[in-house]
Amino acid sequence: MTTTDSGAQHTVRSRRAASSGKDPQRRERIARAAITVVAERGVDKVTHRAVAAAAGVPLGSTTYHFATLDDLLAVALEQAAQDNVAQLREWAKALPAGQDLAAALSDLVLHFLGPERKRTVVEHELYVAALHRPALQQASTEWDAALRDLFTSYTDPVTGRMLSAVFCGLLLQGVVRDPMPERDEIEMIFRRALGHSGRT
Amino acid sequence: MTTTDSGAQHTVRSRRAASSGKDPQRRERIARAAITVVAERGVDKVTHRAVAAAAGVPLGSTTYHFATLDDLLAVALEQAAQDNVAQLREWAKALPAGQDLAAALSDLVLHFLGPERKRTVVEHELYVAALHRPALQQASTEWDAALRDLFTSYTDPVTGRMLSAVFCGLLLQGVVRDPMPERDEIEMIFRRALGHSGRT
DNA sequence: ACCGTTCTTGTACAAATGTACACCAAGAGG
DNA sequence: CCTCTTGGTGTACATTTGTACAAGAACGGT
Repeated sequence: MTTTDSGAQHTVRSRRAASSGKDPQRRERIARAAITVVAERGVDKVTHRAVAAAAGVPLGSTTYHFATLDDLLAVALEQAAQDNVAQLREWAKALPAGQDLAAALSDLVLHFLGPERKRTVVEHELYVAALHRPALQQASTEWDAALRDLFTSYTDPVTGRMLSAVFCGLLLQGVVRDPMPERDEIEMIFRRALGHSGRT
Repeated sequence: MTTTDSGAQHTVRSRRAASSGKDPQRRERIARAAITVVAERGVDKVTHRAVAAAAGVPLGSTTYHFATLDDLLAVALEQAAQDNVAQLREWAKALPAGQDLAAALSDLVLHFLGPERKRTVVEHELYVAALHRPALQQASTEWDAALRDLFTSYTDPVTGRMLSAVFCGLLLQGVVRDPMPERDEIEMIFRRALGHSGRT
């Protein structure tokens, strides 16, 4: 009765890879479990035990694959950042050439505040967690570098930076607010930022 | 030797109010100490003991004035938010009537990223901490409501919201980046957001 | 002077947590 | 078949943490 979690995990784990002693996906699965813990309970609730429970692995598994907790956090959040950037690049690739930029950006914001809200929450927790954890600063820097490059490639350097700031601000304000902001409001803001016409 | 901190605190505390048993500023001093702990070590390092050490009071004092840790965090961060809003209002009051808005906003951003960087860090830690702590959401909401009102009062509703998003985004990106952004870069961004002229 | 109220403090204790470590399991090489 | 290496697991233990609590100190009212 000392480790109450281990028992339940055993049941979950026995679903897959119960017979083989090797599981190359273990490490990644644990990292992803850490991300979900951040999304659901916050970055300060990321403990070896919480992550192990979320991943369906015993406690010893997390300490085996990640020497220290900071390693786990760094790898997990770096992965989250990469996922997010990849998602942004996909969005950019799927964007039609002559598309109304303000409308497209509004879609993107609503996408990140709605279906992908959890991922957005994780990204922002990572962002401020990096303020006091040097190991995470690189991932944060890479994130808004990717953001700037993306927006710059559709306009110009100054406008790109401006748009990334607007985007970042809208996301930050949007995740905290209870009701999601209206689509019209977002779009008007982007149109105003782009100079009343909304087209470049 | 059980509570190593208590001894040292005694020395610090005896500087002031050592004779009187009542100290009406105690509560506020503890709350402010919590803010400095957030600024210097992050919101997840806010413990009764860390705050007590920072405030120069014994451990029992923090548990007396704040029943639970969430109370302490809520009061402290609410106070930080109020300070920040008050600072914004002061800035607005001191702003000359016909001032170049883009230049003034750039000054404000640089002020928050430079001399007031710690306060900015605290504000953002509060902001994302509210994502998983309902007790803090009110303070966060009030913060960007004040921000919107402030900027709206100098322009119009849509532009005000847009500016608050830009402001928020620039601050967030600015606190994480190692070197502070250049003044020219900030100002150009604001001018571009305000429609190339930078004047309203 | 006495008492009750409020403030203050030192200490205690259970729960949670990071991490170490001693055992299993399975396959490779002989 | 034996063994050695590597992956995996359960448990133990010291530390940190939140919180409770008993005892003391100052002050106001009577």
